Amino acid sequence: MSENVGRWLRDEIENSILSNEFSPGERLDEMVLATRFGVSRTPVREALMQLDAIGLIEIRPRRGAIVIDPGPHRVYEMFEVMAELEGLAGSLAARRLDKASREAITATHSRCEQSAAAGDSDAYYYDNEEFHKAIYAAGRSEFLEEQCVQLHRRLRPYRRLQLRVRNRLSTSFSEHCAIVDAIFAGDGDEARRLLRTHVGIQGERFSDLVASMALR
Amino acid sequence: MSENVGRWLRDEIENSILSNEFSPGERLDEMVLATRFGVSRTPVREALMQLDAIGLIEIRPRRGAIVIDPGPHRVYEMFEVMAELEGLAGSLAARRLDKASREAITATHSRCEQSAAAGDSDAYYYDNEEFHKAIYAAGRSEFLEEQCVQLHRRLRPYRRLQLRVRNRLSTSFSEHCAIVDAIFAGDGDEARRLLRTHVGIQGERFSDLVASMALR
DNA sequence: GTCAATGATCGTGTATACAAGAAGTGCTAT
DNA sequence: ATAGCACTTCTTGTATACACGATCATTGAC
Repeated sequence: MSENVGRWLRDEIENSILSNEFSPGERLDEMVLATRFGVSRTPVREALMQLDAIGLIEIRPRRGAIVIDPGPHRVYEMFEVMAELEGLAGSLAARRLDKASREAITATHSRCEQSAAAGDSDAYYYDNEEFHKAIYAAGRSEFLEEQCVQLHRRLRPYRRLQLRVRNRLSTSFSEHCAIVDAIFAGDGDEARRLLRTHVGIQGERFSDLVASMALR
Repeated sequence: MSENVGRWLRDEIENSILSNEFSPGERLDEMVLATRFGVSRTPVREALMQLDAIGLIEIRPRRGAIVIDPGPHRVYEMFEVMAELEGLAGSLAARRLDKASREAITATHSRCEQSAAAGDSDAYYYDNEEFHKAIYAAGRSEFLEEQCVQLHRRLRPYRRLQLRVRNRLSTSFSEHCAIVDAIFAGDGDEARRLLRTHVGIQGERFSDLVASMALR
């Protein structure tokens, strides 16, 4: 809890939304949140305004804030953009790889290997996130990294669901291997192509997504 | 001025920043803004929180808000991402083109032709924006379109500066022609490639950008 | 003369009060 | 009994008040 209550609340509420504690469509009552966090309405409102600006909630004038429900189609579109950005990050990473980034990628990659081998989808979920973040960082573009991290956050719940589908764990890891090879070989185009297909949703995986979203 | 003062102020201040009325690094005093717009500090603060969330300003606790100065390198990174997103939009547009989008692209494209022929860089600046927006819309991905429009807004001042450089006007328009051809031919990969190089900044154009940014 | 410390002033952060609009409920009339 | 209208209540939107922290200036000491 930083010295800034408004920002703290923003993160707190954002996490609650992304972890599905507040379901899409749910109404966020300012007073309820204020008493729940033991503060007044002012910082709560500031947090809500920020979440509205980011696009996580929608504030309708005089009618309160509701959690936005992206819906399957929009989630698909978000993955499409994510795939493109990750592709760019990968291609930059291949071109600009330095020792530190190489080690970070190697470390997170081997952690993925362990959790994939153990079949621990929750552990893999976390390690996978660190792996992707290592690639964002290796691209050496602060702005791109920020965009990737932000979008990754918003897609987090869906990525999690996806990992539970079929034998996605081992498939995912073998794709990681190819991606690492391409980046370490300095093959930017190949890294871009592999990351795009790794992150993107194509063919039957879209119906998997819709199905897993319906489960909630 | 919608019924919501906070949102109105956000747009107002955002425009002031993007049109360089508030210079990067400048401090935004809440009370000054409040009296200037004839409201109290509350909606001003809400507007500032939102601009902070978007990334246009930075609010340092107890030290006020300052307009963020991206700096040449970060602007370059933003163009890099913009190029990637526009490339995706173009490739989707080529695949999903329908009659209405085709007409919108044709219309904005011919307006660009006129202002380019007239050598009117201000007119071309506006027509160019509409042309690019027509492509975003033709991609039929709401999320991508929003991301493109938002990033385009933030890069607007720099795009404008770029048009003043050398004979960029005619070069830009001839690139537009090739892009339109590729999209209308349904060649997504070519449209993507062309848009990426059209929007991106490579080689000597980076030094042009830095030089034009220093002019301000 | 310069540097540091302390106090004053200004601006931000949070709370609370007040106003205005929207939604829900109850009553009446058909 | 149902539909429409009015009233009440609840929630949001804006203003204002108060407190705490940061910055700046002034004074004193080395």
